[in-house]
Amino acid sequence: MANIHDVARVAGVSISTVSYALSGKRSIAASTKQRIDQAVLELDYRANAGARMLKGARTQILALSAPLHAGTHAPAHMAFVLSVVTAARAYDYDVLLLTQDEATSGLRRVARSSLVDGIVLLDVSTSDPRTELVRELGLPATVIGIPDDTAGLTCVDLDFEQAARLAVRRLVDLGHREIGLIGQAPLIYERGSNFPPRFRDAFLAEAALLGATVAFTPAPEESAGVRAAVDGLLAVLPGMTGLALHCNEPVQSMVLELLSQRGISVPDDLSVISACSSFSTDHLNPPLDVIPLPADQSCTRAIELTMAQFAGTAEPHVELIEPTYVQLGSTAARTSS
Amino acid sequence: MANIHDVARVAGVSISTVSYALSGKRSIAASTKQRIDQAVLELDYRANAGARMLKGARTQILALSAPLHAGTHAPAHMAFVLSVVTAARAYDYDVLLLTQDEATSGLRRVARSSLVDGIVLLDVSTSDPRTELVRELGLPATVIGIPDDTAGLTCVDLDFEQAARLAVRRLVDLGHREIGLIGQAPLIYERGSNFPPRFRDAFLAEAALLGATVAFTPAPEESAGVRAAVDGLLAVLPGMTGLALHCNEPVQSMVLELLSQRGISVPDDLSVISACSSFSTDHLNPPLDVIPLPADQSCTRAIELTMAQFAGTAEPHVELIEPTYVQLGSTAARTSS
DNA sequence: CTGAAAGCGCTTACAG
DNA sequence: CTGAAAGCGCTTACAG
Repeated sequence: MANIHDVARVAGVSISTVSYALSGKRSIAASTKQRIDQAVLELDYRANAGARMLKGARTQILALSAPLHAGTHAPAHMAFVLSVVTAARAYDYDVLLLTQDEATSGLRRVARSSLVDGIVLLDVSTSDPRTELVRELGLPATVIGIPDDTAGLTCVDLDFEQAARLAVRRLVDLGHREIGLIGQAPLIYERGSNFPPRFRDAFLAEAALLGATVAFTPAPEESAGVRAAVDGLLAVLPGMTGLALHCNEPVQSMVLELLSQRGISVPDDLSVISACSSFSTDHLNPPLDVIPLPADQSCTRAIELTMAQFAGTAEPHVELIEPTYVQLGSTAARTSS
Repeated sequence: MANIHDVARVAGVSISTVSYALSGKRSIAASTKQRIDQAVLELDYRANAGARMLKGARTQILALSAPLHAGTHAPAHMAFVLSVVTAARAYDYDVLLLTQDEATSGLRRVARSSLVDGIVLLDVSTSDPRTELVRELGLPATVIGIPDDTAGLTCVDLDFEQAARLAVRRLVDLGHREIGLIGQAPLIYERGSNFPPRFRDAFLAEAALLGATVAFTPAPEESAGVRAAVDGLLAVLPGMTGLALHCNEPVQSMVLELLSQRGISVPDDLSVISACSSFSTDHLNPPLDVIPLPADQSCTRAIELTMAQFAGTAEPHVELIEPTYVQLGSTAARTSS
């Protein structure tokens, strides 16, 4: 592999000139620059990553701690992972992927060996050992999601509480007074995932505030469980005319199928909102009004905040992304029958 | 961050002794070793990754090129990514994740800058630009999947052809003579994904060889498309008593639902096999006989083969993983009604 | 506008 | 069993 000395020789300059020419950190005569570029091209030269790390103190690598918990919807998880990589590349950063078994120990390892300049945490639980570790390591880090104790942390996430309020208000504004919420699998609430309870609690609170009757049920993944959840909700709230779904794609699809089977028409009999969904609801039948969970926005912002920490221009804080409401025709005014 | 000099000072030895003590590359007096270990612990020392790369010529990092193509089932994709990371960690290797946009250019970048020691390619198409690049880079690399031209490459994958034959033979052995195959989304065949046609073609060939009547249909993701696929198959092959599913989890689930709706009982009226599935069929209704797609096996083997290339003990070759058949009661002998 | 040189933190012959 | 020293390939003051 060609090194900087080879380039310098071919271009007929010193290695420092090569280095400066490539980094642009000082002005170079046009003709010199041209010869260097030529040599670089000719030799297919790229600065050795190890040497750069050693000398530079910048590794241009970020650690992404992305444990895939049981019950987590893999496509959504994947969307976040890919978005982090894409966003990092825009700042010329590569991403080292840490999973399950190494979610914590791996972070310590890559941080202590100066393999990475910073850390991004995915899918944190309300009380997550990784947050403690991040505080201890003192490395720039950004958490996607909001743990219970955010002291000293930089966190970014969709404003799930606001999303819940948006959904409730939309339904109430349309005249609905009996409102249901179908949530994630019970497992997910039990293991302390951070956003499902945030959404649920804000949803219930806002409904109460606005004087609507509200019922919540989690929904397991299997079709029998979904059926039980839907029927349970209909039993508890026979007059339900508004429904929000905070669950994964297959479950939303099953819910719509079940409603159809029961002769419930959307939106004529029931207004339905897909809440905080990382997928397009276009191909659902019918397409659902949606408050998108913008993985790319959260991840882009997370990377920006990490870069700001490198630059020393950011203090630890929590940043919430404003949710938006997209109408696709699955909600309608309540018919006063 | 403590460096090797700090450790040497605290332990009262030279830095070379520290290095040898930690690498185990020469014998150290027990008492010396103990003082060094103590110092390492005290200072929470870890060898600087950049310095190791520079001096060692080993970076202990692998590049994973994992583009997520449209139509690829995200959970399956995720399973492979996670398995690669887990397998790599067993050899003390970290994984740098390269996605979509950088699937090719990123490989060149990290290889030329000596950031990685080797490469793993995921989800290769029949004719994939990344295989050409891998040949050019000359870095140890392993492909998961079988492209058309495997010359000079190390490839590993489930033996999809053999899996197809297993499925057909199972059905024929049970007396079924009219056999259907529901495949992946049309898109997937069109864009040249490598394994779906391998499975399909071997399935059709084996059925013909064994004298069974066979029909194939791809299946789009949406429920309408799945319904059309199922009904189309039933129309073409009214006497169908055996069926193999080579499609993703939601589609398999929908197919079973549709069969049930049409009064077709599994396995009494129809024997059904889930082929090359990366998920458990336990919770399907009914649970399906399955020929598993063992992501962990493929990935573990891919990493082993990459390590063997580092050791110089491996020549380029294609390695197929023997499929297994798991009975869960969804196939039965044909009733001669 | 350009160059000579120090030094980042290791590993590994070389020497004893 | 242990140490002094070279050198991996860069970046960046220092000097002109």
